[in-house]
Amino acid sequence: MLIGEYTHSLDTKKRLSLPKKFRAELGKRIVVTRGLDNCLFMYPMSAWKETVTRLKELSFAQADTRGFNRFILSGAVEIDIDSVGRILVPDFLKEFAGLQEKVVLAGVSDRVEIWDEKVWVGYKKRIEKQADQMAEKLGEIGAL
Amino acid sequence: MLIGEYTHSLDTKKRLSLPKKFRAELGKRIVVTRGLDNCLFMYPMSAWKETVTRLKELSFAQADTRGFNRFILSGAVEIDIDSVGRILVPDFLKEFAGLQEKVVLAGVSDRVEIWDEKVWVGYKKRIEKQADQMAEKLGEIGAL
DNA sequence: AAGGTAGTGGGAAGAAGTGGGAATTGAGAA
DNA sequence: TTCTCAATTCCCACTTCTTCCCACTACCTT
Repeated sequence: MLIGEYTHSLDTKKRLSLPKKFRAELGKRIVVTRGLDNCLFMYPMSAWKETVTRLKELSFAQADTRGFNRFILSGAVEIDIDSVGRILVPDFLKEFAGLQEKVVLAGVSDRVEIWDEKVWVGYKKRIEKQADQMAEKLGEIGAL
Repeated sequence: MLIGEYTHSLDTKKRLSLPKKFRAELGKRIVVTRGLDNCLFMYPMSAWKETVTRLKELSFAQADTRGFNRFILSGAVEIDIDSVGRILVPDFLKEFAGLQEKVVLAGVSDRVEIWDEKVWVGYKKRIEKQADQMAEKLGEIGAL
């Protein structure tokens, strides 16, 4: 179970340390891809393979499916974790997520999300404002 | 699994380096053909044969299918990879895809797509704007 | 306080990508 | 046929980026 939030730094060589707590579950080799809301998704190989299997079931003739496949697949990279637990973030992913020096790694159950710190802080603020209202709603439906 | 995005340059002799990460899977000899959305498709020989098989299975009688087959098959060329991992792009394919100096190679599972960089950037922008619909699709296939 | 560990940084060797010249091939003209 | 010119192929060399390795610092634990 990947949970918790860690702030690490992306060095000048585009290397990013993974939190020790994530390493066991992620394994020796991971997949990073474009995510939603301007962040990156990081999967253990096993979770990634399941995603690809499902993608292949989609038709290749339809334009929106082609775009979808391109978005996910061309945006994905298999990355080895180095001897001290770091990955190398490819340029196009770094750019996509707008990563600066400070980067947030957030565990979200079966994947880890990679955010630029400033983007993350802004996003969290927006979410937290909605949290109270959300809690009320959840309370109303008896979920809490 | 061919995935990831790489920007290389097409030199004055129309030579194009293939990313190191693709070479093992592509083998010594590949097939390049006209693709969809103004790019070229590049297949390892094995994947190409499968693609041809699938095309043959499409209804033979329909005029639009015949046209599609001609489009794909007549534009196909077998190309050897040279000693340093480059291919030679034939004029008619270069022209078809509007390739300038900067070229993007995008892995999409079983094939590599070859795009002119500017066209790719434009296409990607359009696709990324549709991220919300993407999210729904991701949900449908259980990727999220 | 000392030892260990996680995260960070940098130097050096090697590899990948790129460019250009030389050799070879092929077509066309004399 | 033979010569010439152009185009393709092969090979070598340069440059930049990546990768590997080692070292440092800060923090946590004992």
